[in-house]
Amino acid sequence: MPRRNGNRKNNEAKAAPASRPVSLKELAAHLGLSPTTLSLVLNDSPLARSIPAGTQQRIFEAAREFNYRPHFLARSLRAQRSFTLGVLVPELSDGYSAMVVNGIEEYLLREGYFYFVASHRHRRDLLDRYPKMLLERCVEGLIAVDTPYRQHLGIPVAAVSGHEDVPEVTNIVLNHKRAATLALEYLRQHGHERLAVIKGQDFSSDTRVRWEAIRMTAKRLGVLIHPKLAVPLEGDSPSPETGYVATQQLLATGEPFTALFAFNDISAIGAIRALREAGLNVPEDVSVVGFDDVDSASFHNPALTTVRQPLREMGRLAAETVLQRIANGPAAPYPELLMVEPELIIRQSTAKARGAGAPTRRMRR
Amino acid sequence: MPRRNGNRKNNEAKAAPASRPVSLKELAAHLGLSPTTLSLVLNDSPLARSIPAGTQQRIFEAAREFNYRPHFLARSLRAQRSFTLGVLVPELSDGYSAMVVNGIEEYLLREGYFYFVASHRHRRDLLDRYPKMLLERCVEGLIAVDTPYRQHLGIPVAAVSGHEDVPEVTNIVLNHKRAATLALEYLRQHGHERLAVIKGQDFSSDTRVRWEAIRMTAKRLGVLIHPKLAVPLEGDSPSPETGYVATQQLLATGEPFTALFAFNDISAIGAIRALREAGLNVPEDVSVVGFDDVDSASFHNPALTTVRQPLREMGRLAAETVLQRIANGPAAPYPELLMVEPELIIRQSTAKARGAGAPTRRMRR
DNA sequence: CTGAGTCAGTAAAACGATTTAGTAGATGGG
DNA sequence: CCCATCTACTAAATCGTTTTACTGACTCAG
Repeated sequence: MPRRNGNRKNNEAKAAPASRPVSLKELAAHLGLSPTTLSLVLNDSPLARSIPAGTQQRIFEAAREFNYRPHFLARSLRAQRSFTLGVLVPELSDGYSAMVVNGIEEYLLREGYFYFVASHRHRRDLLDRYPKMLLERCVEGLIAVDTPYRQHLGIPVAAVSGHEDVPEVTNIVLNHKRAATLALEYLRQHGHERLAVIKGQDFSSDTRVRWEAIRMTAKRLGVLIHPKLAVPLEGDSPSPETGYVATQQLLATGEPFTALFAFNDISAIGAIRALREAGLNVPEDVSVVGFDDVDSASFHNPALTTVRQPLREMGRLAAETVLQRIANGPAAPYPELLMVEPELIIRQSTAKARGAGAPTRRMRR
Repeated sequence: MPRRNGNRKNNEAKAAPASRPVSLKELAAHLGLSPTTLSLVLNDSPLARSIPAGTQQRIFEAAREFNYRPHFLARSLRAQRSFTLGVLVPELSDGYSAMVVNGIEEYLLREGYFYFVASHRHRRDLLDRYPKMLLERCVEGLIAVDTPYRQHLGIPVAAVSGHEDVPEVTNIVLNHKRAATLALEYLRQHGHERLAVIKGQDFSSDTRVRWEAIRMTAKRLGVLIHPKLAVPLEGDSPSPETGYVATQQLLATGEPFTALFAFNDISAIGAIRALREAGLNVPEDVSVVGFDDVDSASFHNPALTTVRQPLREMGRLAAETVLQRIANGPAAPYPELLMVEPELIIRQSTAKARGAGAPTRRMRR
């Protein structure tokens, strides 16, 4: 219950009282010209070439003087353009979405666009309704971040980490094969032969693709993933708790492993806690690799070795693609898939596997 | 450089081709009625009482059948309402802003509002331009999150962690006196008498107020803060690096301290790293208290003791206040200040001071 | 039978721009 | 001197609603 301290009457305001903005009509009346003329001149229309320089001067000066700004809604209505995009995220504060949105914003604002954010928190009803609400708000395009999207709205859509083959959607994905290769080759080279994997929740768009890539790559490189040593995250909390629980499950199987590949950095952090509580040191006993490289990955102790996704870049790319598609018109062809490359960031949560070939330390239950 | 895989012609789309939405005029023509009638009925205007139930039925059914949605821009233009707010943040992905925006969004979307986000990254020019751009976009109000705001735009503004006395702004602040008391009483009770403090950067709105509160409270409680043991964060990176550097400065003074109060959780994390590198254990040798309670505070190892700000709640409160002020009209009085209460979250980064009264361990350089 | 009051709507203005299609007057070529 | 062209503009339509101010046909009381 917030405390209230002191009210103020608005009319005490001392600064200039921000008078109602002037309309084109008023400005025209003031100059003794028609709104048409002003519009032509101010928008530098080719038809304005017949207006003498003197008149143009007068118009520009008056516009400056009265601080004329075209009314955005009026202009949008007329032009049938809103210069606005919608951005769908699961949750803004999950470390992942915020980074992507950052990249989106940087590009959009530079191009004169703004965007609406809507967080669906994986709720079915919101996943259905928000895209429609955004469309009603006349957004010219949509960016879905780590969000399953299966509608057909008739506007350009980019899906960051989208993998579904939906018409009108450009999927922007990480090269997961390469990601798996980077991580597993590194682990293999450091003597790790038995790997445990924490898969993502079903609702995460990357879950299936990433697991597939890891499975194939492990087979190719001769890294063993015992069937019991691949467990999914459960629940939709964006906290390390889920990784903690998953890791306890892994330990409970009794199957040996020297390295753990977590679905993301947050679950990797939970995993490290679970390992430590079980009396295992990271990285001496078990190496842990995260995914994403969110800010807290480098802050953590030990700092996380992780597969970096260029999240900001993916956001930028999504924004760029959608604007490009808007400019090209709905009939133009568009890319179905854009792929970005991961990078392995080696920090302190990974090390050589204990003893080359020596029997893996039995896990405590 | 992203790879492009496969283009698709849009006309292959198999789903219903999302035909252009119908306008009121078209719907009216189809029913053989005037747009006025439809508008009255669909908006449940009191004037629609004279329209017989049968006609109303027909109208509702046709609206359903043709999936009629009033054009948002047209309606906004007419009503001079945009149902949109602007939100100014320093940076979305700093752990703090995203939480506040979360609270803002939850409230706004429930009330039928959307919002534009703009991140100024502490750049002077953007700080000046973004509010104006938002105003041009016809936002009905503004929320500034941890952002110095000194303009006068003629719309309701709420400043989360704002402390400046600017007309038309409602400041939403934490009870800093209480925050300092919670942290320092706790430390005092655990035998800490010599405190080091990491102050915020100049651009952070809370910096001055928080430091003032800590200084006064320390004096009141008999906790010593040696003048050399209060250093500010430098640079605008939102990473623990800044706290790391600040802590090195603190250690370099040679002055003894058993506890460190950091400006926020991120800098506390950097501080812990610096302490550890200097051969000091946390919490055994030095207790560290953070501020904010962002997600990574609880993930960290050791988990951070910290002063929690109810960030989500502050966002909600900001949104609520602005909508309320919009509803009340510009002439109505409004609160200048709303205060929320902090909470001390005790985790593993704090403990009893080493030895009751025993000389503090000399810091290694 | 008249006037007032309902009923069931409609026409037109407004919101604030942009755009299309003119027009009145000056200039100029033949 | 006549027609065409150019100059410097403007009227009106349009975008899709909402709102204000009507209207014509009935009904009913007196």
